Amino acid sequence: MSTRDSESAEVINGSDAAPSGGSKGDRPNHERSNDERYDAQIVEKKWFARWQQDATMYAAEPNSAKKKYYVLEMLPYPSGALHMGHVRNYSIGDALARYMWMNGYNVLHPMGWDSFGLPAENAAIQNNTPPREWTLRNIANMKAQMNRLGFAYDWSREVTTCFPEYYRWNQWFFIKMFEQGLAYRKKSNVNWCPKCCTVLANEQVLADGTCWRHEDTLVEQRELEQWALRITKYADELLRDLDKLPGWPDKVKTMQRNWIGRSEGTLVDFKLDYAEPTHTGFGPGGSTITVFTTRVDTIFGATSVQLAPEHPIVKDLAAANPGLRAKVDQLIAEQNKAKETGDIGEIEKHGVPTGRYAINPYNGEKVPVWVANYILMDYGTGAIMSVPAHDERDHEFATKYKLEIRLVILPVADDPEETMAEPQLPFTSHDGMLVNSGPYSGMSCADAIKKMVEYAEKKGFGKPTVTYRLKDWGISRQRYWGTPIPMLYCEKDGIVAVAEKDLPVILPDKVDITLTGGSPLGRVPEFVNAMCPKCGGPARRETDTMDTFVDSSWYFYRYTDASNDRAPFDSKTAQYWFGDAGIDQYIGGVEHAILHLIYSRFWTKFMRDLGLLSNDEPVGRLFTQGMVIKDGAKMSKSLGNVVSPDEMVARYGADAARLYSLFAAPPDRDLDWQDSGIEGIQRFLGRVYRFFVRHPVETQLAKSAALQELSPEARAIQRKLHQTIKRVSDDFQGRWHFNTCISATMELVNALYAYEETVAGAPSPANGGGNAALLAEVQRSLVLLLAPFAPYLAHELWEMIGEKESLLRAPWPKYDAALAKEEEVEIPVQINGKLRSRITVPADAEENFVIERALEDEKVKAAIAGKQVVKKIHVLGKMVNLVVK
RNA sequence: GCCGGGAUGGCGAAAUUGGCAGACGCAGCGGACUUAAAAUCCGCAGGGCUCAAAAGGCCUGUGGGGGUUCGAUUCCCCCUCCCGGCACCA
Repeated sequence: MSTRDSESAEVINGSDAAPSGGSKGDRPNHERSNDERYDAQIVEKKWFARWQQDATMYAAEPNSAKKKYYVLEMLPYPSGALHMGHVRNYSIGDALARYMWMNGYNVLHPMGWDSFGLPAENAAIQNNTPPREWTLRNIANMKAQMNRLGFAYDWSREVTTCFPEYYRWNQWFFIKMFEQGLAYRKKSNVNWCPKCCTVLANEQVLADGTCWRHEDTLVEQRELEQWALRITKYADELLRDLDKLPGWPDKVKTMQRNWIGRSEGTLVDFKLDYAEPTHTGFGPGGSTITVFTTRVDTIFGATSVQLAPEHPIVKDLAAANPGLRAKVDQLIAEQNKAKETGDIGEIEKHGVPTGRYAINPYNGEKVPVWVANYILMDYGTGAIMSVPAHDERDHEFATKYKLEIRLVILPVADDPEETMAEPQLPFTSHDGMLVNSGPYSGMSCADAIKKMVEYAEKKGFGKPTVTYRLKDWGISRQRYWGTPIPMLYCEKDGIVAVAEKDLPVILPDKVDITLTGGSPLGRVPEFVNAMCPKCGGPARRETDTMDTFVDSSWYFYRYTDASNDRAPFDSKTAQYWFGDAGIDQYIGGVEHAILHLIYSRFWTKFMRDLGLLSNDEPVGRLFTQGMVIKDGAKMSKSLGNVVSPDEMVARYGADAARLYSLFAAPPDRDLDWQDSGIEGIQRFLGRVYRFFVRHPVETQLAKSAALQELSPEARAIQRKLHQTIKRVSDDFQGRWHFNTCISATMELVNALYAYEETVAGAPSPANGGGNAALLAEVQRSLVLLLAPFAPYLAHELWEMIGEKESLLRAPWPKYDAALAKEEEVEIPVQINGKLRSRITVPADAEENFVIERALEDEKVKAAIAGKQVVKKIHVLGKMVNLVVK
C-alpha cells in the first residue's frame, strides 16, 4: 500500500550498539551518577527478550465480556525497512491501543503485509533474487524492527497478502463479482506506464499525468482489453454514505466527493439534419446526437453542437470524408498528447466543422456540428451543446471561430434597473433570469430547468440524468507478482471462471519476469494450459494479475479470522469486531484518501450485498497523520535528509524515537524532525528514571497508607498529579494531541524535582507517613501515564516499584476533580483591558469579594486614581476587568 | 480557477468555551558540582524603552488591514503568502 518506497533493506542494528556510559576505570567519585544513568539499550533489550516469549500478552480476547475496540494502522508494503513515517503512524496506533487496553477494552491491534507489487519484481530483475524471497526477507526485517520498537501487535493474526491462503480469497471474490456482472472485460483506452510495463488505474495516475510510482514518467494511452470491476454501480452510495462518516476528516471526504464527481444534468437529443442527404449513411431520419448538459436552461443560447473526436458519429462522418478524417486524426493526436502530459486543462482549443447540422429540439433551430479537441469521449455522452454566452470554454471557442454568441440569461439584482443591464460575457452564474428563450423567458434558471426537463420527457427527446467522473476500476496488470486472475478462455465456452474447488490458482514460482513480451505468466505453458471446467476441453488461462489494491481492499476483515480456510472470514467474528460502524480507529497517511480508502469502501458494500457483512462502511473513524519532514522537505534519498529509525533506536532507544515522534507536533500536522529534539526526549526519560532510582518506593505503600496529613508541598504535588491525569486522559479521549499529553507529563516530573528540591528529605519513605505514601502513588501513576508512549521505560519502572500484574492490563489512573482543585487562584486584574496587577483569592471566592480585593490592590488604586470606575467585569476564576473613565 | 489546511519567540510548539500570549521541549546565556570536561541539578530568557545597576515601571507584540466586544491568537469582513487536493467534467 505504500506509495513510493525506495528505501533499500537495512538490517536493524540495535543489537550491536555501542554501550553507553564509557567509564572504564575505577572512578569512585562518579559511581553514584553512573548507577542513576538510564541505559535505554540495556533496559530495552531486556524487555524485548521477555516480550518475545510472552506474545500472548498482546492478543485480543475473542470471548471477552469487555467492550471491543479495533484500532488499526495501514499495513505497510514490505519495501525493506521502516521509515520515520511508519514509526510515527505506528506510535500513534500503539499508544491508542495501549490506552484502550488500560481502560478495560478488548483491543484488536493487528499488523500485516501488503506484499504483492512491482518493487519486488524490479528488485528481482536488478539483484536476480526471486520476488518471493526478496519480499519475505523484507518482511522478516521489518517485523524485527517493529518488535524492537515495542509495538504491541497481535502477531497470531498476521496477514501476508502474497500467500495463497490469502490471495485465494481475492480470486474467490473476483469470481463472485464475475457471476454478478461486477467483473467484466472491457476494451478501452487505458493508462500505460512504460516503466511499470503495465496498465494503471485512473487513481494511480497523478494530476500531472505521471505514474504514481515513477513521477518522472508520463503515462501513455493505449487501447487494451482488460478486466474491470464495476465500482460505478456503487457510485451513488459511495457518495451518499460519506455523510455517515462524521469520524472522517473533511479533507478526505471532499477528495472522495470530487473524485466521484456526481453531476446532475439533462440528456437532450439533437437530430442530425437530413436536409442535405449524403452517402454517409445518414439519410432522412438519420442519426441522433445526444448531448449532456447541466444547464439545459441555456439551450436557447446553443449556437453549435460539439463532438469529441472519438465520437462514433465523427468516425462515420470521417470514414466518408478523407479531408475531415485527417483533421479529426489531428485533433485526436492533440488530445492524447495533452492527456499524456496532464495538460488536458490547458489544451489549446481546436475544432473543425463537419459541414452537418443538428436540430435544437426546443426551437427547431439548425446549428452547425463541430468536432473539438476539448470534448472528452469518456465523460457524459461525448457531445455537448455549445452556449458561448454562458460557458467559459464555449465562449473561448466561439470567439476563436467566430460562432454566434447569444445572450439568454440575465443577472438578477436587487435593483430592477440593473437586472436589464447586459452582463459581462461569459455570464456563467446559475442565478439569473431567462431571456430570448421562447416560452421560458422570464423564468429563473432553476424553474426553467424543471419546466424544460418536463417538456423534454413529454416529447421524448430528453430526460434528467446523473453522470459521474468515477470510472470502473481496471484491475488487470501485465506483471508477475500479484494475484492470478482466476479466469479461463475456452474455445467452445468462451470466458469461464475457474471452479471454486480449484482455488487457489497458484502463482507459479519460477517465472521469467523480464519486462518485455507481455505478461510473464504467458511464458509458463504449465500455467497457461488448463482444462475448461464446463466442457473438459483445453482452455487458456488468463495471464494478467490483479492490481494490488485488491489485496488491501478487504484485508482488515481477514485479521478477525486470519487462518480460516473455508471462507475469507467468519461473518459473526467480523461482525463482533466491526460492529455497525466499522473499525473504531484507522490510522494512516492521507495519500490513500482516494485509492485504498475508496476501493475498500466499495469492497465492503459488495461483501455486504453478498451477505457476508452487516456494516455498510469499513472504517468508522479515520485519522490521517502528517508527514515526517526534515529541513522543510519530505525525507528522500535524493535530498539526503533521510533519518533512519534503526539509527535512532541504536542511538537513543525505541522509547525516545516513539516519544519524540509524538511530542514534536500534533499528529495531524507535518513533523519537522530535529535530532536535537530527540536528545531532549532522551534527557526526559533519563530524568524520570533517575527520580525512581533516587526515591525507591514500594507500590504497596500507595495502596495501604492513608493520604491525610499531607504537607502543603505534598498536597500541591497531589493536585498536580490529578491535573495531569485529566489533561492526558482528555487529550486521548478528544483531540489526540499527544504532544500536550507528553508535555503535561513533563510538567509533573518537573514538579516532582521541584518538590524534592524544596522539601529536603521529604520524598523518602523513611520519613514514613502520608507524604511517602503520596509519593508512591504519584510515581505509580506516572508509570501508568507513560505506558502508552514509552512502554520500555514504563515496564522497567513498573518492575522497580514492585508491581507484578501486566502493565498492559493495569487500569488507567482515575482523575479526582476534588483533589485536582486549586485552593487559591491568582487572578489578573485589568484596567480597560490592560493587565495592571494580580491578586490571590480563594478559588471559589464570590464576585463582590474578588472585586473588592481588586479595588484594594495598591497598583490598581494607583492606576484608577482620579478616575471613575464605570464597569466591573468578573469571570469566576479567570480575571477581573475594571473599565474606568 | 475551485475545495481543504496553515501562518504565534532564534526553532518545534502551547493557550480545549472570547479572559494573564509563548506552557513543554530544542538551541542560547548564567550559576552549582568537577582539576577540567561530559553528565546532572538550579536559574534567566518575545521585542523595545526607562533606570548607574537591580528591583520595578512604561510601550509594543500571534502574516497584513478593518470590524464586533469591557476584553480577540480565538468570532465576522477584506487582503497577502505557504502546503495539499481537484480542474476544459459540459
